[in-house]
Amino acid sequence: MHHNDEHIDELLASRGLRLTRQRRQLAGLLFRGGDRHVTAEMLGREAKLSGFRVSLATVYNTLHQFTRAGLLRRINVDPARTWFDTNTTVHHHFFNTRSLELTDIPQERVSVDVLPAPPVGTTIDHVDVVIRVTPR
Amino acid sequence: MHHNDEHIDELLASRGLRLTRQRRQLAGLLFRGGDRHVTAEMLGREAKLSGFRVSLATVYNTLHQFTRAGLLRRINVDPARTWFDTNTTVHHHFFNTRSLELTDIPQERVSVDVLPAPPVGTTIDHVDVVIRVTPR
DNA sequence: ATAGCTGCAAATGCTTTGCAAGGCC
DNA sequence: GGCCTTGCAAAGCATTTGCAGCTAT
Repeated sequence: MHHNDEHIDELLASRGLRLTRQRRQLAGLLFRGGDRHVTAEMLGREAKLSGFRVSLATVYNTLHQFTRAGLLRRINVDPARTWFDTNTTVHHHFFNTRSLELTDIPQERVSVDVLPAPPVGTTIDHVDVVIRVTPR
Repeated sequence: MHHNDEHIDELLASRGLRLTRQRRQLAGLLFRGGDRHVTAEMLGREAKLSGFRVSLATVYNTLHQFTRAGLLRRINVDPARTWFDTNTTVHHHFFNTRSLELTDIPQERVSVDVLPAPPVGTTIDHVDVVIRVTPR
């Protein structure tokens, strides 16, 4: 799944998002190709390094808008900050609790049998599997 | 697993924790019996309601000390705050993203086949399964 | 034109820290 | 007595918010 600049515009437009400079630039960084895991601070820093002018508040807003639009997935794994994943398909993660590195579990080798019924009045939204690892 | 006051003292002592008033009182609330999910703020409020004088800083310290001592387990599920679980055995959770309620998955009806090898140089520490639910 | 965005700074909320005073062993 | 613990207030951080000025459509 690789996106060049026109594809980025189509992608945003197809989700009903206005084509602002900041969204295009951030989307360019995020969806350039390959799966990415980012935090707001990381993406802001990367934007700055690329010569883009974006405020951190806008980075946060944009990450949330993209998430609402289904382009990103939030990952709650790290107590100190929120991660966003460009891979929105069903998959799971390794989280290195020492280095704070987040990596995908390759080739979906995790199967979960979800036999239990959810609490009354609720429906299952999403199943998250996080395998916490530490350096040997 | 029910703990009366003497048991609480034994429990703390057995983990090398000094028997201070605050630890005894907080442990009394936590390990009174039955599994509990608490946040620092909840436990502090509960302590206050029970007439105990404890600062929030001490509640935080105590929760971390108990966690290090293996009496509690941290749960990263809620981006806004850290939950602690008195059930330290292997089990998983439902998290209601609307009400922020955290409940155990009854009778361990979740099986995870962890086929994937962890990233090189790391070992698996813990597998967390969180099933996010929303009101129907 | 106008509804939606952006940027800044300030505010928020959870959590940690520094340090003096107090308590356990 | 000596080391660990507590409490308070202040600091720290990630994140959100208010709002004035812009901008895409």
